[in-house]
Amino acid sequence: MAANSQFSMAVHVLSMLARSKDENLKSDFLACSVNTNAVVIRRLLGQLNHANLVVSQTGANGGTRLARCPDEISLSEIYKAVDCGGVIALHAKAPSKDCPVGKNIEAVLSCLQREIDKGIEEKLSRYTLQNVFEMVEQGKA
Amino acid sequence: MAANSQFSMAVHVLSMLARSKDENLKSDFLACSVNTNAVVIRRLLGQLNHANLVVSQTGANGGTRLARCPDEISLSEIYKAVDCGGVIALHAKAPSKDCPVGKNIEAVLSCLQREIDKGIEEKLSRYTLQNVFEMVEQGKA
DNA sequence: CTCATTTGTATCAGAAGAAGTTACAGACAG
DNA sequence: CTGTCTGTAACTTCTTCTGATACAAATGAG
Repeated sequence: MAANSQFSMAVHVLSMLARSKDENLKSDFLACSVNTNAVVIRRLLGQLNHANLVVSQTGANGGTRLARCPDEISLSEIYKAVDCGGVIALHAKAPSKDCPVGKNIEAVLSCLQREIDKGIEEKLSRYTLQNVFEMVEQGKA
Repeated sequence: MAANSQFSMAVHVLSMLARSKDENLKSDFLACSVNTNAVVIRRLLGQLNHANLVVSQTGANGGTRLARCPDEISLSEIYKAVDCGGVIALHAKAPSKDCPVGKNIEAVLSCLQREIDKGIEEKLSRYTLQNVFEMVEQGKA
C-alpha cells in the first residue's frame, strides 16, 4: 500500500464534500463511503484543513465542508496538501562517498526529482475538483 | 522507505556500469557503492536484465555490463523497467459501491493516473543514461 | 576434470510505515 | 446539562521493503 493512496482518498472525500455543497458531512459517513475508519478520515481532513481546503466544526451537527467552491480547488493543491513524498525516493541509505558515482548521484537524482514533481503539479493544476466531480457524476472518466 | 527508491538504485547502478564500459561488474562491488546488500543488487539487475538494459554472466569472471550504449538508454526505460507502481496509488480497499462517488471515483482516478504517468515518462525520456552519467562525472546536477 | 567464483533464487528475520482501533478531552447545538 | 462530533494520542496489526543466509547452476582457470 503506497504512501500516496492519501491523494486518492483526499480526492474521494473532497468529491463527497463538493457533492453536498454547504452541508456538513461527518467523518463517520465519509469513512463509510471510502470504506475505511473514521479516524483515518479525520487525520486526512486535518491535513486538508491545514491547507485551507476544508472547514471542520466540532460538536453536535458538526462535520466538515469545503472551504471554497470546487472550481477554485485545483488537484495540485490537493496533491501538495497531502504529503505524498515525491515520485523518486532517494536512496534509503546514503551511497558510498568513496565511489565517484555514489558521491554525486544523489544531487543529480534530487534535481531530477524536483523537475518531475514540477511536471506533475503542472499537470494536476489543469484540473479542478469541479472537473473531477463532474466526471464522477457522469460515471465516466 | 518508498517503493521507488528502486529507480534511484537503478540509475546509480547503471551509471556505474556506464562508467566501466565493457568490463563486467560484480554485484558485490555494486552493492558496496550503493551501500546495500549484494542480493538486493542482483534482484534489481534481474529486472534490468528482463528489460534488456543489462547483460549478466554467471561463473568466474562473471558480472554485469550494459546491454547497450549509455546514450541509447533513456531514463524512461529505466523507470518502466523497475516496477515503481505509479504516482497515485488507488484506494487500498475498494470504496463503497453504494455511494455515487465511491462507485465511480476509481475509474476517474486511474484515468488521471495514466495521464500523469504518461507525463513522467515523457519527461524522463528526454534524458539518457549518458546525460546522467555526465552530470555525475562533472559533480554537478 | 576439478575447483574457485559469481549469478539467480528461495526463504526467513527484522525494520519501517500505514492503516485500523480504542479512548477520551474539548467544542457546541438544543 | 446532555448528546453528538471533531481532534489527537496511544497501541496494535498488517503489509512491504530490506538485509541476510543458503545453495544450485554456470563458467573460466588450471
